[in-house]
Amino acid sequence: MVHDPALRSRATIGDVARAAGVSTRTVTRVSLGQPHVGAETRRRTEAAIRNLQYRADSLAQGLAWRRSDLIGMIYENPNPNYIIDVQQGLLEGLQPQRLELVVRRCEQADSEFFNELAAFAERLKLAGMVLTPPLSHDARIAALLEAIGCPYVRIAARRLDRPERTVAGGDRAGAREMGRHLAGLGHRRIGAILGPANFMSSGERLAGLQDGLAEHGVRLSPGLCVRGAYTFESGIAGGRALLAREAAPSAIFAANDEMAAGVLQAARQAGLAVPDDLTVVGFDDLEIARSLWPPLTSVRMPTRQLGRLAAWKLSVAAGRKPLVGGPPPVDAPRLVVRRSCGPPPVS
Amino acid sequence: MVHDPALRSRATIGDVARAAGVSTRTVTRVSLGQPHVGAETRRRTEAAIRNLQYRADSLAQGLAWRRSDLIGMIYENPNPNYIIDVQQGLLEGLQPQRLELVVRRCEQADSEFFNELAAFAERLKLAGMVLTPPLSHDARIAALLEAIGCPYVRIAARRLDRPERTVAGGDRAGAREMGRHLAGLGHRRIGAILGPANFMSSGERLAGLQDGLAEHGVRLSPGLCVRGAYTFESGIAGGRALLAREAAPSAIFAANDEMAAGVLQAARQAGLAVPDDLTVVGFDDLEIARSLWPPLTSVRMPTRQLGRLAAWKLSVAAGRKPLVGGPPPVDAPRLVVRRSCGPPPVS
DNA sequence: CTGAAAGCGCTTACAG
DNA sequence: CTGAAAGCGCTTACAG
Repeated sequence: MVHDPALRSRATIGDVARAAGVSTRTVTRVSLGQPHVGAETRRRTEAAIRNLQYRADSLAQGLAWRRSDLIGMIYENPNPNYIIDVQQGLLEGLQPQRLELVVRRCEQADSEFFNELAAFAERLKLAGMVLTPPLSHDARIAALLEAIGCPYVRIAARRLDRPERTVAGGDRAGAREMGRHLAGLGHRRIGAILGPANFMSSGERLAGLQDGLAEHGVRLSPGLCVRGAYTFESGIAGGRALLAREAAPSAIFAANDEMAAGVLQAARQAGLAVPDDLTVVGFDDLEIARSLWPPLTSVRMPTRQLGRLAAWKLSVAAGRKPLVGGPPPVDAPRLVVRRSCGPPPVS
Repeated sequence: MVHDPALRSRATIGDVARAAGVSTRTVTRVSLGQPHVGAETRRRTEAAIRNLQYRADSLAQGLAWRRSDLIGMIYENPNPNYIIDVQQGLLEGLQPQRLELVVRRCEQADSEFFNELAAFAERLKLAGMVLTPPLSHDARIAALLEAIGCPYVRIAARRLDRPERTVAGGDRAGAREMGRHLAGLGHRRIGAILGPANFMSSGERLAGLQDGLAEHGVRLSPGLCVRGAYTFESGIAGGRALLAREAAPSAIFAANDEMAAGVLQAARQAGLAVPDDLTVVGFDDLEIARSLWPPLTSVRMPTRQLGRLAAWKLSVAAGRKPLVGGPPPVDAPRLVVRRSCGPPPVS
């Protein structure tokens, strides 16, 4: 590979040292904000840094520190809206700390998965890693990262690791509200379309729904529970299946908005009006919930805030001094009532 | 910062050299696939690499090469679905080449924008950068990257740089098909909701629409053209505005699906049935186009493939030997007809 | 075909 | 308060 002089980044620490008439050791002290520098020396050095627009080379720094300023995020998730939301939150939290985000899509089924993951973290000397569902649920991944000394944060529906390593959304509490709401509207025969079995959120949302219904003495009949895949298509299929039951439900809880959109289609194809003939509700409250017709009652999850909190925890783990006070806030899940639900038909 | 021995990545090049009884120079030759290594020496070295699970440290390599194996992607785009689609394509193209993707959200309005961008590329010694709309349209960004010697690829609606630096979607051709289709259905009064002025795609889609209509002798009346923001809300607003016209259009072309979803809502609120009273069409053919009711006629854009092609061009720029033959294919935009359009009402 | 040595741009004990 | 020197883990002219 030819050395192209144009590629050379502006000024090195040596240039600054020369310009300021100090040693590189002193430049490091100043640029890293370390103590023990004379006022006049500091002034001269700072001036040189400014004039030469010096910025420490991230690679060299990483090599010396045995740690890069890179945070990895891995995902294997069917829902792009969820991923982008987490990612935005991460970026918001990471960029002020001068940490960069490197993303990677994984296939856990891949035989090389664990080797690849280790290589990813080690080759890049990652300062930390964010695990999103469903990868975050896998204890083996956490164990691997622990073993190679890579700090991580698991984003999940429920706390499942030490506090500094988990960020949880409170799915169960959110679903509980939804259960209360449905029961409160008078629904007694309620259908549910779950997410994939390997998603913790699916189980939590089901449990929460049952909690909320139980407060009103309502039970979810097992025959009205079908498994979905968190996708639009699986929502259509699940909706059709439930509506074909002899005693069809008067309300359908889809474990996410995508599937609820599918249920809406299934209802339409079955000639049912929503909410007059059938109540449909979703979960997550992504943009799609507002775009559909009728607009979907859903539960707003603080996905982005979870990303921001994960970034904060990782900053701490990476030894960054937080710019703000404490950890950023995470709102509790919140029921958002829209036009897709009403009382059961009188029939 | 304390040196934690657990953080040390497994084997260094020195470990391998010692184990194989060769110099580090030879290990480099073997691990990089360079020539001039004796068969026996190569065998021994390869064995050592395998046994020690040696993988060259990415940071040290980058420092020596004055180039990391990191590709940057910057975006400032209101549409997460678009971004995630590009990103997926990039990852698919980059990962086999052992290039990593580091993403960054920018605010071009920020006074530090250009400095931050330069710092991003220089500090990380980026092997390349992907520019997405609307940042890709800005010639100053391209000039900056050129100046600091960072290879880049601009993703846009139309070729606007040297071929190896552009990837274009052919928006105009796609919109042309849509224009033909609408005119073919018999529509004569056609409304259009454009994207933001700083998006090249907006202008291209408008031009294409006009092309297609013109083939049927139809002209877009200027009074029926309103500016949107590529968002759902702006689609509602645009739809309302158009439907409030004295001579309202019989068909509305929204320059993306998000806005078309908004038009659907506006139509509903105005008591209009789609497609019986009003035809609504979108652009991009993202998942939302299928989820809506009625499902949206749209134009499928090869967004993901553009990402893959951008990754390929950047791999070439980074000096990687392509694993496959030539550049990956990019399909032409394709009209996807669904239930949201029909002939104009007879009235 | 193979290797000793210098260099990439930083940081950190260790002295003074 | 300040600096000379070694080290982080790689690669590449340059010799032989």
